[in-house]
Amino acid sequence: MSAELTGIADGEAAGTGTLGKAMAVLEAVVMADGPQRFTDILAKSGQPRGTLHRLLSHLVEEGLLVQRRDLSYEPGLRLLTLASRAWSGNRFRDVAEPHLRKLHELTGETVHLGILRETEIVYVDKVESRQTVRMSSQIGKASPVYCTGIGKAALSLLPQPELERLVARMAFHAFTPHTHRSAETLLAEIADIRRDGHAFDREEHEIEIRCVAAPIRVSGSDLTAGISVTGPAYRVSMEQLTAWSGAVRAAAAAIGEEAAIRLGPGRGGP
Amino acid sequence: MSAELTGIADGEAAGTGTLGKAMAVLEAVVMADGPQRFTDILAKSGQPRGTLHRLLSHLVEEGLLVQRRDLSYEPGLRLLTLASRAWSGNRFRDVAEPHLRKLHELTGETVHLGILRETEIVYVDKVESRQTVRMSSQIGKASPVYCTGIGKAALSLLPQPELERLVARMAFHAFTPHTHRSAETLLAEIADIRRDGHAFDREEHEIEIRCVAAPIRVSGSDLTAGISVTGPAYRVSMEQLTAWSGAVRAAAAAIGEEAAIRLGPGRGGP
DNA sequence: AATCTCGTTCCACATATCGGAACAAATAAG
DNA sequence: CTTATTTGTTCCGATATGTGGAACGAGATT
Repeated sequence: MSAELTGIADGEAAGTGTLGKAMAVLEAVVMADGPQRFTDILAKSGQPRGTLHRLLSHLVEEGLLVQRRDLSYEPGLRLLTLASRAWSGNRFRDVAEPHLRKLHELTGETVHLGILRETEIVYVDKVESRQTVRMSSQIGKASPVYCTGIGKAALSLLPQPELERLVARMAFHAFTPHTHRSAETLLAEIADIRRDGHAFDREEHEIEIRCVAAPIRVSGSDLTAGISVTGPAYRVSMEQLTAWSGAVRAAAAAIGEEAAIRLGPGRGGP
Repeated sequence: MSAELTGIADGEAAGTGTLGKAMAVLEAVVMADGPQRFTDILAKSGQPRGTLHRLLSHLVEEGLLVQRRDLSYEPGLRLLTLASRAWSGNRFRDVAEPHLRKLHELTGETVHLGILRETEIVYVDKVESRQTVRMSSQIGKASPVYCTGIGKAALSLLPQPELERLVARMAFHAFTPHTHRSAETLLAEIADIRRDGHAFDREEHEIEIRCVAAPIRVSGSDLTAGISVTGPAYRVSMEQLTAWSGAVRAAAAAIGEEAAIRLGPGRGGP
């Protein structure tokens, strides 16, 4: 989780000028688990005191952060408002939704839609069995590519150079005993995925959780995405997942084609 | 330094330095109804060409915007990720949720939780009858205070000077024939709301939609919020709403007290 | 009272931003 | 086919803007 500090090799994680710094500070606060005091942020961000203070002031003035009575900082409501528009105006999710639903009816398990961003998969929609009213808890959540079905599926669509560029930037964290630990094993599996057209998550991100995923390519757009059917290991065997793989691939293909048509004029992927 | 700039007469968001400009541009794109081309944004933002171009580049580099093949700009996924954290880490919503649910069970109608931000109400949670899986469509949505039950209820908690400062900045847009058109009528109703402890929306925002709302004050925090029970006019009469008002006030009070206790150590309202 | 920690403010300095203007590439018009 | 227009990108000197070390003061701690 603190692999971001590694800017060394890459050299450009440092943030684009002023805006980059502001966003880094914002992220430090938002990604933290509770209200952050000035000193907390000071340590995480590494910015000098004066600079950080002004940065925070600006973020508060913009409504991106809120300062509480005890002077600590929290995420501001403006983030929600911006994201709300970003999400509801997203045509790609709109196109995919009926397909997700169909897949859920077929399998009875949770279905995810995710989009590739850099070295992560961002979940954009979810259809689940027990309809918790919650904002699907995971919408907007970003998970590493190398340990998720959708992630590996999406990677399989990338041209090899691009793939290798991304893989080089990954820090393989072992979430479970089955998580990929090296670029080699990951790249090997990607080759298989290219052949099969679908990917599995064999309890690589969370123990007892499996999934089968298929990549989505939208011709004419450069967005790379994927869908998956996820379930607990005790209920869904690998055989079961394999049996579903055809339906998942078909749904992914359908979404890709439909999106290619309807994404032109309207608002497209994220 | 910005105290005098942000304070009084100016209704324009002058934009706090560089970050302010960047956010203004971001908002212009995000709030638009589709992908925005350079020229579109140029017109809306009023920034000079060179400046705008650099601003957009930075926003894209930060993942806040995405540039499509046809060079037009769209909201980026990073917004979703940030908001996801901002929402799920929000303790206030967490505290309120069971009360919303109870209110829903009692009334059978949709229940909203909203927080006051400047001159708008931002919806933070929602419990509705037909559990659409969707990210409650309205979470994060911002509506004007003067035409929503929660908005008017929240206003009723403000000290008079603060209230007048806000009212002075409102542009009364007539969404329906029943929408407040002037500060006078609004302020008059606020006085009533202070007396009654609850507010109604008499089809002021959307025709055929009514609600009863109560304000939430959290002692020790400076957040002002409210909850409401909303329903279609054909199903919920004003008498019905009045009958529910006691329960709504009670729920609001309970949320306020509980939040005051549990908001200290954890992450509070955004 | 003395010390420490934390947040805020100040100000000389440097640099990132600014924005007009030139440029290139499409698209439309003549 | 040539000329005009629109659209996006790049350049660069001037300067506004952000930078960050240091001083300040309010609370908490001893």
